[in-house]
Amino acid sequence: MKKAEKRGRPKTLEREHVLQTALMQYWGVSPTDVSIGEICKLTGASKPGIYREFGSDDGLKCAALESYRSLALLPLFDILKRDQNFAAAKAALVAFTTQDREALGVPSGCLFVAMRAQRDSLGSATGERVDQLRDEVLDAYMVWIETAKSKGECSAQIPTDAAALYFDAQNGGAMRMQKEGVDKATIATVLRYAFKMIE
Amino acid sequence: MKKAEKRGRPKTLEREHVLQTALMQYWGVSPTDVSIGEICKLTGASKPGIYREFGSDDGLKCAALESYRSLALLPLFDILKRDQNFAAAKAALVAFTTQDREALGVPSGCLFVAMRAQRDSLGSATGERVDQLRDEVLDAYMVWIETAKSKGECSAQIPTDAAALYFDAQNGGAMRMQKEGVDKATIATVLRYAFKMIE
DNA sequence: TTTATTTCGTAACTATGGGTACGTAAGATA
DNA sequence: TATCTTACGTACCCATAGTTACGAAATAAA
Repeated sequence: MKKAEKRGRPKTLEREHVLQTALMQYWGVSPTDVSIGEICKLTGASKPGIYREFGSDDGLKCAALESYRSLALLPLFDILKRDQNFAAAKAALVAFTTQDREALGVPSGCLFVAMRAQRDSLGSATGERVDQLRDEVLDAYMVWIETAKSKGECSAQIPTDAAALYFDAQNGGAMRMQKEGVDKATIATVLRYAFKMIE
Repeated sequence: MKKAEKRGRPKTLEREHVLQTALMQYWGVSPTDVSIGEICKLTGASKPGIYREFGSDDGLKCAALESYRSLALLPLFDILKRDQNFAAAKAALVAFTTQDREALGVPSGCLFVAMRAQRDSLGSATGERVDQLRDEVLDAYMVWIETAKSKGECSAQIPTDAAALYFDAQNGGAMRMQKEGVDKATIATVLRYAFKMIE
């Protein structure tokens, strides 16, 4: 399974470990308040090692964001694409958003929401990826809503783009509440009322 | 009108000018990405001058937040306290939130929302003031909603605290959209749908 | 065993930012 | 004029953060 042994000194830097640590720190603390040095302390990696692997601070943040996409955004897309009625999908969204983070061993809040809030303080690569992901998320909502409209499960009154922004905003609001310490049950209540609107 | 002339060298630091400049920078750029040095360059004030006047970075941010409260939060409270029916108040909220910022010569987005998003990167004084203002805002919404409920203009179904969080979240979402460049009309549409929910 | 190759990590460099020591200027009072 | 008081601003301190120069170490090929 291992790659054919190459010449030169073997690599010892644990890329996955560094990446996961960075992700959790950016997520749990803030993407702009965690330094490379901090990641080094936490992982035992050396600074040049991290630079060799990720190129720059921007590169590491970008890689972490990519991990976050797989971990937290793909499951969201999955809910939206699943073949189920509008109400069921909305319930699934509420359940997904209000999962017990502590039990899952994952920080509260949302790294993507945090990065969007600090978009201008990020490096160019990360910043542009954030923009792409924003489009991807809004597109996913739009496809979902269009489908619901065509099935007659959702009023065609509201413009699809506005509805997508609306759902995105509710999710962002929920993530902020979570960070501010509002309890799960209350967040779920708010979300259920919010989602009841469009039907 | 002037104070009796005091002993010592007269003060030349223009407190209001510095404060307004700081406010606009924190608001338009980001409260954590504007340095004291930057404020100095923009105002011509010296660093020690600013420290003498505001005590610290935290002190200046806190003072700027206080200005922001007068400028942007009091008008919000005013809408909520005004003697008008629920629907009219909601319309006023939409109008207030989607004002033409450019025409008003004021940055887009909301300093208070930005500070809440970066709560942990702020100094202790500013951080605590942010918490207080959050409570103040939620209280204002709650009083407003309770009043509407008692007049029968709003369903008593939804818990008042959840409804307050809901309105606060809608406002936050609108501010974020504004920062991300969503056009006024679309934001207004989203808000109107969001506010239609509770009635 | 020597050489070529690749990675390692210490110890720097540079820039920035919060904060201040201190000598000086400017006015009131004596 | 001499003195007291208050504010001024240059030049600095110190910590942190992103980034890299460079010599040593480890392995495969010659």
